[in-house]
Amino acid sequence: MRLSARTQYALRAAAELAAAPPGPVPAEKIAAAQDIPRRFLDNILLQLRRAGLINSQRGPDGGYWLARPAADISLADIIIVVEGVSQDSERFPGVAEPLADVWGALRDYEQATLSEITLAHIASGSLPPL
Amino acid sequence: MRLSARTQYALRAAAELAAAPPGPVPAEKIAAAQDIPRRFLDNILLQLRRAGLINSQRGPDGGYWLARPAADISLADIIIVVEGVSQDSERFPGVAEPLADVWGALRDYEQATLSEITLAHIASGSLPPL
DNA sequence: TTTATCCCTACTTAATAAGTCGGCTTCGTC
DNA sequence: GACGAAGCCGACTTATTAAGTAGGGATAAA
Repeated sequence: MRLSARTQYALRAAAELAAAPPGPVPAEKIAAAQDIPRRFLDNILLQLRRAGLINSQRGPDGGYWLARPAADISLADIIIVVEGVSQDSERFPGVAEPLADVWGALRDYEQATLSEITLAHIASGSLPPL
Repeated sequence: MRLSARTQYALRAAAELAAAPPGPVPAEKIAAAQDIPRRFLDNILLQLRRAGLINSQRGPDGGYWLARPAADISLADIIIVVEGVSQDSERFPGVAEPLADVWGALRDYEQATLSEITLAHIASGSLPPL
């Protein structure tokens, strides 16, 4: 479950938006609250917007907000956007072949868990039973 | 669950030893069976030996073999040796704090699964229910 | 004494991640 | 319509890690 700093930042920024009162939140505020390098955050928010997860508004009193209710955005939704989809298909010759099943099972569990947890869970601090 | 090529190689090499008949297996044979760069494999086997997971014998008819029964060596045992122990402790300011619990839960599940599966499971091709 | 094998440190190269830069665009206010 | 507060955007640089290579040295059996 190794996540890049970029992905962690994306999740934390999204959590910040989920917890904010309705209305645009400026990137500057997110950066300060989550201690994320400002320019890097711009970059990440842009990616989330292009993916349709958040909306934005320019100009004074502009900022970002979630494009859907927090309960409708899962952690997996965000991770998939930032990490990109992985086309691995490692080779497992001969006797090592069952390893593929192990990785598959772990991946499935992880996927299921991350699809179940939403930004609403994070923002409210009450996670479903894991 | 991102594993480095090095770790994958280590697991595959160990699986090869687990499946081999008793007696030393030369690195060359492992490299061929699992399509692992020869010199790189040397390096990895050395690490496994220093960790006490495998034994070795030099000279003609030398090679490597498991230091313990295959049923007593879990995937986690190998992974911990090769990946090293991670001292991360990421920061999760404010509202993002529950994310730490999610990663913790996922890590625990993964750890439990990988500790349960042994080289004997891999070599025999019969995994415990996942 | 030759040959097959492991032992060991250090090095190089390739890939990816992390973060920075410069400047442009939009929009509300005065 | 000028100004300032914001977001938009591609390209660039730097740091870190992963992956693999090199060049020998040490052992042991025949």
